[in-house]
Amino acid sequence: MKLASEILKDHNLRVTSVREEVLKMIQSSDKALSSNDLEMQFDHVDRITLYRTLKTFETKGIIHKAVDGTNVQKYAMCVEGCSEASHQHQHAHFHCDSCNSTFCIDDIQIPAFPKQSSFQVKTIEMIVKGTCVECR
Amino acid sequence: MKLASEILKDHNLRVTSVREEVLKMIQSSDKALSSNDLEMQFDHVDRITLYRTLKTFETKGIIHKAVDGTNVQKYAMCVEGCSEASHQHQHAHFHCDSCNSTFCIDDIQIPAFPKQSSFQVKTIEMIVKGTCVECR
DNA sequence: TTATATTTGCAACGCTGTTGCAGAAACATG
DNA sequence: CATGTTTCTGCAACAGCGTTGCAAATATAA
Repeated sequence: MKLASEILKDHNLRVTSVREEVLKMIQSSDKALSSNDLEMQFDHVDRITLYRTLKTFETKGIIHKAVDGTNVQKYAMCVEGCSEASHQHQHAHFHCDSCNSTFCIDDIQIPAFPKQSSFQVKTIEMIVKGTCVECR
Repeated sequence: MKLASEILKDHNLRVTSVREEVLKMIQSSDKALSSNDLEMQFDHVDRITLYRTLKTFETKGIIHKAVDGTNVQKYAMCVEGCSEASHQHQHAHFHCDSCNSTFCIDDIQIPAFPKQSSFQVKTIEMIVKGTCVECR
């Protein structure tokens, strides 16, 4: 796994303690994390800084939003190949109704959208809901 | 289309003007509507009443949440067969990035989830994002 | 018409997320 | 290593969505 500080430098971001910590937390988590999830792991940090940090990382293609149908933004690491220009994701997200965790899942094929539709399609999100391993 | 007042009676809900109006608005809309969308169509109504009305309708199986990846709840009519006990939906939702509208779409097959997964699956949501007919 | 149960509107609140601004920190340069 | 410039952080204030408690108003059953 690439060093957090290296990732920051690669994207022309200044290496600060908040950014390094946030990035490490997201790297080492198997779940997508919200601003609040991160805040709870810090001793002291301004939540506004976290919102801005997450937005910056997302813009740079370091992390991506894990859409899970709740009204809270959660983020997970991007695969390599994502950039400021475009995100390369075609995976679904699993949301556990019980513990409210959200996971990226790769073993689901996201279907193609019928071409004849009247809609111009850019991306497709899939949210699988149910119970995770820990909660069964 | 069934009369709004009939639908309310069928679900043991009192027929009030707010409920009738809300239900008519949702029935006649091709888009999923938020509390705010509804409020703007009223002369005077308390937004809290709208939130409660929507929640009641959802619980009763009259309307369903149209998950669209934004942090705002939107609702559309349920198909017949939905009830307090269970909602019968297997359709995707289209969200237009340009006008922020959300539509129910029926011509997409939602894939089955692989059984061997460690997750216990209850429902699957699909969100298609892009540009709608009006916005192209 | 009246009594009861339900619904509505108001007030207050909590949570998520944003913007503006001043001080602090990172880092490039000499 | 000192300095100046750029960027980041933290504070304050705010906006929007949604919820809860309570009293007044309304729908319905009797």
